[in-house]
Parts: sequence; structure tokens; C-alpha cells
Amino acid sequence: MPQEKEITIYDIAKQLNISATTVSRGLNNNPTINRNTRKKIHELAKQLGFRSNRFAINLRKKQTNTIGVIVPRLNSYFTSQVLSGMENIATLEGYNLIISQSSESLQKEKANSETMFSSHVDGLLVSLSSETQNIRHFDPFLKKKIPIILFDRIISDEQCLGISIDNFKAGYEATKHLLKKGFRKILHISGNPLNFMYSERIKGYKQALSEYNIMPDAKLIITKILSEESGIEVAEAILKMKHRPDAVFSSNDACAIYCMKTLMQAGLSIPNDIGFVGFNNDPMSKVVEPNLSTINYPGYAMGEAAASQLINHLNKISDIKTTNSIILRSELIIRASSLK
Amino acid sequence: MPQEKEITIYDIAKQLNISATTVSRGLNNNPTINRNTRKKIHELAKQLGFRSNRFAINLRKKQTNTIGVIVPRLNSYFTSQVLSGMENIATLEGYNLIISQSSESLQKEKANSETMFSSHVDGLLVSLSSETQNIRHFDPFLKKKIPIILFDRIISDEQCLGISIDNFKAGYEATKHLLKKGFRKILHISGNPLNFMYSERIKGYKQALSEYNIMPDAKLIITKILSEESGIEVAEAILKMKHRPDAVFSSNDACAIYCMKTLMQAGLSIPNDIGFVGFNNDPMSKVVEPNLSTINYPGYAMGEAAASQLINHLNKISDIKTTNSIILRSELIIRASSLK
DNA sequence: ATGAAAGCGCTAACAC
DNA sequence: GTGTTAGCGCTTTCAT
Repeated sequence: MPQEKEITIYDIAKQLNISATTVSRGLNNNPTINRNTRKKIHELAKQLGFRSNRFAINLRKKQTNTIGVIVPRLNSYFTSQVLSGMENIATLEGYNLIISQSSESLQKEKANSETMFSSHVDGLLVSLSSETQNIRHFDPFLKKKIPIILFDRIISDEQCLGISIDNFKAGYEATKHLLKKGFRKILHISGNPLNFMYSERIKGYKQALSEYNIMPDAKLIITKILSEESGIEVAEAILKMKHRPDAVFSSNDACAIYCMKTLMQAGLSIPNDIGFVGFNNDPMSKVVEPNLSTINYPGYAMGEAAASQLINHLNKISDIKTTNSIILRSELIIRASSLK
Repeated sequence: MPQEKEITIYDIAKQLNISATTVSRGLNNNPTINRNTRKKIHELAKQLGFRSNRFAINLRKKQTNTIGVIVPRLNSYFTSQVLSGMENIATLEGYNLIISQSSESLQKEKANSETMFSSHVDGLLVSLSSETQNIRHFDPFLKKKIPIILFDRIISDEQCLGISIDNFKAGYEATKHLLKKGFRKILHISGNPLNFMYSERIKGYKQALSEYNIMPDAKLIITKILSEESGIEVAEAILKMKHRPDAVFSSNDACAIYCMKTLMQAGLSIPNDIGFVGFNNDPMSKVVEPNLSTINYPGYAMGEAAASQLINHLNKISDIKTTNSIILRSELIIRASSLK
């Protein structure tokens, strides 16, 4: 199979005895070009197997039709949902996605952003690493008016649109639900509260408690990295407590599930001894027995929203700057783990 | 914040009173350039906020440092593992990943491949859609000697390296294990057997049976799309059977789990009434009770292997053509669901 | 309705 | 060790 030479608009021009300019215009369906000429151009292009060279186009137009995506980790169910939503919109709109993960490291996030920058992405979709406290490392993009949309793990910033759920409301609803079901001493497993999304959930948790005249107890708010292991650790801590909580609200399903399982192994009954509500609606939450009540976190919708907002902005259909945040609907899913 | 003009090597050249060529060489650390000059160039570049224009480079070099990835679906645990492995290697080696999903549709797979083609990816990493029976739609790549590596969902092809596990062996080991534990009437839930990976597993299943002098029974091999729903359907079918199987080997964990759960709800005991082995080692398999025995499917390692093979080929360190397939180690993980 | 010419930013051959 | 020159493939003035 011989390596074929790449066909260019000049090849088409030569064969048709017209100029490259005309070919270029014809290919782009510029209406100033005669219908007939256009048709001929398209036909020959197809016949010769012409494919336009994106790099020449990019070089000229200074636009790449590429969107950069940076996520904390690729190997999570939530991320895969988000990417799926983004990919659908991007493909539909003729954009490519280039994707990288920060592995929850600020340093890697910076490195990724540099790569994205020198790849001249048209826009950026970012979910911040857990280490990230500000977004000054994205300033080069902002300086060049390259739009950035933050999603899920966001930081409030004048320049960037943020897309997330109402974490306060979610935390409030989860806690309120447990209270309604008669649970009173509710332990909360949180991620790093320096992170806006976790601090909001804590606020919601406290608000719900206050409505039942319960003073939040600092010892009942445990900060963890929300892994399976930390779920087990929390369970072990609970087992050692003199006055055990009667419910747990965890900011993550995996953590909740392994906590539950460890407690059950120790002989406790869920939800009778301890009720549980998780967060994310991971597929695991429907598998564990009893099924875990949780907050549905709309990953796919979030991916779609982020991508279409960005593309609309790029196409000047809308302007990110006029909106500062978009709140997606999340909802409490009540299952057996919180029904005494 | 004013939109800054893009800095080019000419700007650097002018300020340093040297030629653009020297700047280019200096930036690329070409040793023919004086150490001192190089240092000056790098310093000024940094100071001016210079970023090289990939498109000019690509246009010249006809190489994009971009790898295209096409997967059947983005929103799966396995895929997310694979991508994570690929991303790590690619970033390390200075390659970008552009990612798209076929949604198990041949037509979308073709469309994706065209986009990748016109994006001039340096190479392609593909896991085929369930509809795909041959890879002729990738011929344009092969004609241009753009390397393609197939992974997971592969088809045997002269031109492409395939990376997968030994599906025959995995099917054999899963079945053999059940037989060893005393199960004799083993139902197998398979994906579409036109697909090589599933047909191999079936062969392994049959081989194990034959070693125990058990004739495979066509009614005990059920072809499904391997979703949660099909797991439930299979369970319902089993409940209606006169002579029920005493074990199930499912080619997918989710399917196995929902089958198990449905049977348990109907009062059957796992593994005493029916033993179970799944496939993939999904996180769910460690959550369900009893824990599901399964085949560990090394997604992360597969992603790494595929990416590094491709990059080595691109860097002429190795040649894909000399290898035709790479088999990754998979292993049986024995848990409670198959221990009578 | 079409074309000529210039240039996007970079690198590689060839010179010195 | 460094510079000159040409050209990658395309689009976009400005002409006609």
C-alpha cells in the first residue's frame, strides 16, 4: 500500500483550471462562487480523497475547534458521566475534546493547563483538583480572553462561569430527611471544607439541624478524603464512641458504603441502629444492602451544560460573562438505608 | 486586561538581534547553538510569555503529537480506567489525547474516525463498537501508515496490533473454578458471540466443561447485552426453569449482580443454591453481598500498554507490525459468591 | 464570479 | 555557531 501524497486545494485547483482561492471558497460553500463550480470542486475533492489540513486552517484563523478538559481524575464514575455528556455536545458542534487529569495535584493541574495553553484550545472546561485554592494559574487564558468554565469542583471567580449543583440545598435536604425520619445525632463525613462545595454542604447540614434546635457538634463533622478506606476508618471510630451517632450523612457514596458495611459486620443494623445518606448516586448505592439513600448528582447533564455553554460563548450566541453561575438540579433519592 | 499580541520567535529574534532560526534552534535546545545564546533565548521567551504555536509546527512537521482515542462508551468504569492509564503515558511523552465515543454504533464510529482523520492524529487507539464486524473504515489511516492499536474489543487484523486479555483462558478459569467447587450445571451469560472476545470466553467455558465430561448445553448459553436489566431477565428465566442451573458465569459484573439480587429476592441462597462468577472486577462486585467472584480486567494497565505501544512505534523505538497481539494478565478473584 | 499575492509561525536545507 | 531562504496549506484582502 503506497503512501499517498496528501491532496491539497492546489491539486484540485490545477485539475479544474481554477485558482486555489476559488477552491477554498467553494469548499467552504461561499455563495459568491458559482453553484456549478462549487459542485465540481466538491466532487473532485471527494474523488481525490481530499481532507483539509486543520493546521493550516488553524494557523490562519487562530482558532482550533478544540476544547480542553481538565479533571481531577479520569477513573471515576462521575467523571465518566461528565465526559460522556461533553463529548456528545462537542462532537455535535464540530469540536474536539482534549482531555487530561490533574490526579488531584495542583502541580499537575498547572502543567496540564500549560499544555492546553500551548495547544491553543479555544476554551477550557475545568474541575479543580482538591489542592487548588485559587485559579491564578489560569490567568494566561483569561488574559487572552480564552473562556474558562468551571464545573463540579468550582471556585467563585469573577471571570469564570461556574456550573454546579446547589450544595447547600443538597446538604440541607439530606440532613432534613434524616431528621424527619427521627434521627437526631447525625455524623457528617465531609471532604476538605476549604473546598467550597464541601463547606456549602456543611452549611446546609447545620441549617437543617438548627431547624430542629440541634446544636451542631464539631466532633460530629469528620473531614476525610472520602475513599473506601476512610469509610472504614470512620466506622471504626464510631464503634469506639461512647455515645454513637444514630445516623451518618456522607459526602460520598463509596465512603458511606464501606462505613455501613463495616458497621454491619460489627453487628449493627442499618438503618435501625444507624441511618445512612450518601452523595453522588454511584451505581454501587443501588447494589449495597440496604440500598443507600443518596443525592443524585447529574454528571451527564453537567457535562452537556458545560460544553454547550462554552460553545455558545465561542459562537457568540451567548456570553459567559453575563452569567456567573449555573445551578443544576440535584435531588434526594430515598432508599432503605435511611428508613427506620 | 488588554488582549496581548501573540509573541513569536521573530519578536525574540529581533530583541536579541539574532535570526529566527537561531531562536527556533535555541528553544529546541539544539546543541549547535551556543550555551549562552540558548540561555538568553530561553530567558527572554519566558519573560515575554512566549508560547510556541503548535499549528505552525504541525504544518511544518506534519506531525501533531496527538493521539485519537475511540471507545464504545465513555461512561463505564472500565473505560475510565483505560483512559486514565492512557492519559498518564501520553502526558508523560508529550502527546495529547483526543477522545470520542461511538456509543456502540458503527455509524458513529465511522464518523468519529473521519474526524480523527481530518484532525491528523498521529495514531489511533480504538476499542470497537459492538456493531463493528470489520475495520475497513479505518483503511484511510492504514493507507497513510497511521498506526492503529485495537484494545479490549478487538478484531484480528494483519495491520493492527491488538491488546486484550486471554479471553479463552479467563472463561476457562472461571468455569473450572465453579466446577472445582462442585457446581455442575453452569449457565453462561454471554455478550454477542459474533464478537471475538465473547466467543473466546464461550470456548473456554466449553473446554472446562469438557474436562469434567459435561456436554455443553446450548440452552445454558444465553446471549444478552449484559446490562443490569438483562441480569434481571436471566434471573426471571432461571426461576421459571424446571431444572435450574446450580451456577452462573456471567461475562459482566453488573449483569451478574442484578441476576444474583433478583434470585435472592425470590428466596434463593447464593452461593448455596446458585454460585456466581462475574467478569471485570467492577467496584460493585466488592459491595454486593455475598461478594462476587470475578475476573480482574486490567483496564488501567491496558490503557498504559496501548498508549506506550503506540508512542514507541511513533518514536520508532518499536514496530507494531512485528507484533500482532499483546495479551495482558487477567486473573480470577475468588470471593464468597462461588464458595459453597 | 474569480484570481494574485501576501502571510499565519515555524523548521530544515543549504550556505557561510 | 549562525543566517538566508523557501515553503508547509490555507484564507483573506484587494483587484478585476
